[in-house]
Amino acid sequence: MTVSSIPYIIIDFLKGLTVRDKYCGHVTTNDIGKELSLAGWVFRRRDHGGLIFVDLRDVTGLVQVVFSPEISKEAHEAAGDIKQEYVLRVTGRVEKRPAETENPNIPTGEVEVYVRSFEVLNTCKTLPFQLDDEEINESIRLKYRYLDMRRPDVQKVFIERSKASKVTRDYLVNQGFIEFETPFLTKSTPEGARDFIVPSRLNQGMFYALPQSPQLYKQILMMGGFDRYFQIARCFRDEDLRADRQPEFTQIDIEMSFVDREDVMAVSEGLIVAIYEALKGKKPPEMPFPRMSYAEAMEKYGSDKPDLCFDLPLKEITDIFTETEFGVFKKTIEGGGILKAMVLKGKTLSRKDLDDTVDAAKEMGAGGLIWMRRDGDAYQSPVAKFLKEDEKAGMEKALDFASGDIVFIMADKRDKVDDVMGRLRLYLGAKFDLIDKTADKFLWVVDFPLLEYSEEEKRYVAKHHPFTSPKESLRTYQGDYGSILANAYDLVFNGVEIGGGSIRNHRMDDQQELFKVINMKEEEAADKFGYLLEALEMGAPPHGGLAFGFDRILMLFLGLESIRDVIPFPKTQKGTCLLTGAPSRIGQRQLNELKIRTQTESR
RNA sequence: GGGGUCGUAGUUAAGCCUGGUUAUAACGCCGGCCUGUCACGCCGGAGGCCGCGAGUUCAAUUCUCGUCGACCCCGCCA
Repeated sequence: MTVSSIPYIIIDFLKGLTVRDKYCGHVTTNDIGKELSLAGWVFRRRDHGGLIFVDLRDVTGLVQVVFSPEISKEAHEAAGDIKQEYVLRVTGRVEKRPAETENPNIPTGEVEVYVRSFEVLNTCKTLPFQLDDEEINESIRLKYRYLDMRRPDVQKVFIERSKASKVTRDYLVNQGFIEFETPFLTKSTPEGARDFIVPSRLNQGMFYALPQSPQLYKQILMMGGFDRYFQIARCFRDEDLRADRQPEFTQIDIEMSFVDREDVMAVSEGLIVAIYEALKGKKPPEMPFPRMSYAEAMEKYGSDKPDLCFDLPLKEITDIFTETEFGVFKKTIEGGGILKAMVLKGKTLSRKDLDDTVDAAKEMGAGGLIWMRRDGDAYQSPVAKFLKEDEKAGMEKALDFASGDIVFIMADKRDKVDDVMGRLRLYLGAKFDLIDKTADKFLWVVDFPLLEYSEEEKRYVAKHHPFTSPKESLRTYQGDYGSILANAYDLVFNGVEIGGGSIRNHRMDDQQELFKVINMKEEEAADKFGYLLEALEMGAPPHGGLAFGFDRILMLFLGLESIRDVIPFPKTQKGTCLLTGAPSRIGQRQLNELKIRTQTESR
């Protein structure tokens, strides 16, 4: 652990305070000769018998304090009992360290404090883990999060988080945004993620829902005339967790009136650049952020959030094989399916690598995956014998398929091919080290479809959310609802979606039409969103916005691998808090008050 | 809901595949020594229901099944 790694300078806030005069990390050569009181935790103690050294640590860093019998016999004697993480207040004179005993590795390494007197403000039991051990199991770190947080590297993350919040507020307030707090106790909505539910005591049998996002409130604020809204908003979704997903998380939520897509994207991009600069100390490499249509992203990368840190595009080669004699290709094409290929250039793959890749594709849902290796004019492949000369020539031209390259081909329905090949692309990128880990690739993905057909529910559902406006009016639209585009946009960073938004429907008839198309009955729409529809009829301005995943942005910009690393008190994958033990059973009295009976009680 | 990895002193790991001795090491902890260390050093010591429960076996940390917990992924996450 590098104690000196906190770059965040806290100015001297301690003037006039009585317990201590300075932060530990702020003692400098300017203090030499001064008598100071310091307070902090005992990071390490080095007892030489005649002389005891203690590294005293606070949020700013550490300073060496010396207990010497020549300064105070009492203090030196009492210091024999000091242990790790005791909380001390020491008073003594700052001196320059004797020659040859400076420590150039810490900022305070030129000075030390000779303790005249000290008091133990608190003791500390034997620690469950050593604070300077970097390999500690995460569950123990989370159970003792307060100890984990004493580690400078962990403190640094939350200091950076605070900095990012401030940058966000400063930037948006300077752009005329007004900060709001919207309710946590809200109304359950049918679309989208599963809600966290809160029982209402005053209205028995009724439930609040915690907000999945402040979506409707922020739209209502636009209808309230506030013009530009933002909130650093906690959101709740009762879905399964992942490395980058927590049940409660924070969004930077933005909404603006009288804007089009370009206006929202411009403000948002400015905000992201500001946060990036604050955390990374430099501007993003590419500005303005490049853009790609959803259609192109799916076509070339099989993903709506393509990772551009490596190339490896997908190419459709259905045309080359229209006359093929290879059964699988032939059958696929006849059945309306397609072929897509990825060429891995200049990599030597073992037979095992190839087999592993095929297995990986199958696990991702492919029926199979064909590989071909070109050695000069010879083709090595399980399907080599079916290949015609013009097909080889066609691939070589279309794919730039050169000697030594390997091509992977998948044949299936378009959606399936895009999905599997898109994921296989990421697999190959990771497995064969194609990803430029130093690259920071922002990308706006635009022109999403408004709707997608849900096989499960046998109806169209909103791809973004059901308040998103289409690029052309649904009321006059004729034809396939699956192909109508939305005024929606996502911001992608290194293959991860960090934010998304849309221009909303601001007229009641448009919104009602959308509800109709997604098969929401009028009564249901009125029941769930009646207040919105009514508000839309009372002079709602055109408006739109977006939301960024604040935790996710921090995780990515700080180069961390888990969203839990940027959340002070995160939940485990099963949604529990190891520190507090939440969730827990509640007492019968509480249940009675709520008129709730649980099914698993008796056991 | 499904697939996978892991679980051994306080901590981090080894041992387990190939069952059998006192379960090993480092850090931490306890006691002693040490006036220039900063991952201080030296000497000595304590510390284990091998996650839990069944099964197989003469014998299980080791093999099998179940279960609990942590993590990763699929589904899910408008």
